Amino acid sequence: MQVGHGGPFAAALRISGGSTPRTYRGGAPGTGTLRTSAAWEAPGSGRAGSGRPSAPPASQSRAPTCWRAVVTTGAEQPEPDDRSGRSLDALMAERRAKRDALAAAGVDPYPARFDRTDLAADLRRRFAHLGPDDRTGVEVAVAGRMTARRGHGKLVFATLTDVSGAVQLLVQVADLDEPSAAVLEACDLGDWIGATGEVMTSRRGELSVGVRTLVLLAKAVRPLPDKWHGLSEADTRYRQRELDLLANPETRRVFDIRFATIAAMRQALVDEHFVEVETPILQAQAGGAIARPFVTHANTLDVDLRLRIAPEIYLKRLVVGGYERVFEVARNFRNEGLSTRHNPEFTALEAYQAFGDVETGMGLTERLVLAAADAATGRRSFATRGGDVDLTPPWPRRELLELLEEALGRPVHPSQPAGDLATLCRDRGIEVDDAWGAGKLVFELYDKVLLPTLLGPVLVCGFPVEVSPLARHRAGDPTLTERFELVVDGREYANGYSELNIPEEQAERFRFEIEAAQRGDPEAHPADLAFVRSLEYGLPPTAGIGIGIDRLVMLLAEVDAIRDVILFPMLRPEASPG
RNA sequence: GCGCCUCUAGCUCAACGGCAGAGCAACGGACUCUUAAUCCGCAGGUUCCGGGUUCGAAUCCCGGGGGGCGCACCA
Repeated sequence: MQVGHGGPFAAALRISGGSTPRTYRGGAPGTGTLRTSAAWEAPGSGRAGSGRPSAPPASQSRAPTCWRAVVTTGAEQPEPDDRSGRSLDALMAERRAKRDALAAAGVDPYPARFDRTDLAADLRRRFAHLGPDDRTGVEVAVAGRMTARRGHGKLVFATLTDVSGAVQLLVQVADLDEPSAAVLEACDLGDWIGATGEVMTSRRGELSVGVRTLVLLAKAVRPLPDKWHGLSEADTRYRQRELDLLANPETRRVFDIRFATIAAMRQALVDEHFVEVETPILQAQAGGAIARPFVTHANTLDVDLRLRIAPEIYLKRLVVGGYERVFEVARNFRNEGLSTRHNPEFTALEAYQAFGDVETGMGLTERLVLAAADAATGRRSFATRGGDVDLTPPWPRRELLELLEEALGRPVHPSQPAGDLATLCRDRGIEVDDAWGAGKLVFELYDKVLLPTLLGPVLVCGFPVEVSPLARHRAGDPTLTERFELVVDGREYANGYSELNIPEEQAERFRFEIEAAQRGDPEAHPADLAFVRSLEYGLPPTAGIGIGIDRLVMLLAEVDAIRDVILFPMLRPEASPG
């Protein structure tokens, strides 16, 4: 995998809020203003008379005035109540007590910054040549979470994990100054720590920082998942993704691929002189796709608004405005099913290129997906449920109607009587609606019969005009459009077409949709008169594409669930976090 | 929405009608070259919630809740 970290971080990456002054509600920082003991007491600290020490503190979200104030008021804090059936409380109380003991000894347990000099991965690269029991004389400062600890009496090994990877700390207790020794004593697995010392190797040859000073940067007062088994329960992994990320390297790998994918596609588009734009998410009318929208309300205007289901309409209006190449990495919202492959909010990349057509769009799609695969994984072959998929270009381009004929054993065409096609659908076990026209029926045959059998990658071209209200019709066949879909493993990954830019024809298409809606078709595209007006100013011939980012990442990361590629997937709200 | 599965210590998992257990983490101790460190000791439980059956329920039944997987809708 080539999702390297470290390079961009090379030198003086600093953690901490740095120059941003912290303003705590309720008092100036550092003044020592005493809040009452209610300020920030530990749950389970046995508040007198409360009887239910595990109740979450009502004021938890309020930051303390200052650390020392809390320590002094909380002198009685660490006693872990009666210990009956309160083991999490006890574990947390122990960790808080260690933190407080440090504070009492004059060590700030929440220092404002730490100046790191090197990342673990950089050290590994730089000192890869060292043999066992070597010394370098090079002093470094490293920081991260302590993820393992192996004590040997006066000698302690610890594993420090930062954004780039892990490096070992080798601590000879005798070499530490007093504050550092106190930190070593007080720190637990999961704590953020910083260490300074000499780069060296152990007798076994493990690259280490021979620690001279050790500081606590932030205490993990809540115990972390098992260092070996990690976190497995899906519910917890999705609800507390941060925990999943810090406990499960595989999760990190998947999201590295996701963000490298998006970055690579952005870069490829910028290299081709596309401009990244932002269009409204709150819209009076959600268009550009067929889907049920979420509805919300704007108080000031006293109007209901919809969350966008696709950015398409606005992006084309920008092309009218003279942005000849635009794209948006768009979060779309569809008030529909939740499944292994569907999250109500998902990410799509849409790009529009003036003076191009459907061929232009297919080429662009191919380049973008390739750029993503190369940058995020360095591979072009991926395992899917249907088998291994090889993304090496050029991808086959096939006519939808030809493929359908092969699959069905007889030719079909949207000019045929709808009744015949409906019968064909029913023969194949497809439920049909009497209101559907021939084009929709052909599309259903494609969607239900053909699509699942295509491993791909394949660019399927020529979709019925009836299911493509925004696409240009094909010259010589007004029942079809210049539209393609990219199919991989029986699923649609991308969709694009020569944009319909004839205002009267677009208006006519919308009228057809209105009629469909009046017939009770819930899938009709809403008519967008502002868009027609925009086309009347002139949309140049334009290629448009949309790529489903979540699905693409699923392919590249070889995972089966969309929830595994969305950091915080939609879940039922948690009843009472804690 | 329907069907199937699942929920036990902070984490990972046993126990499947008969005393709720282990590993990791924690806690006390030993240890100057480990890397899932090791060793000795100790502690930790509303078995998701509510009801029922039973001499006895984590276990069986009913209801509820969270989650997962299929199906349906969809990208």
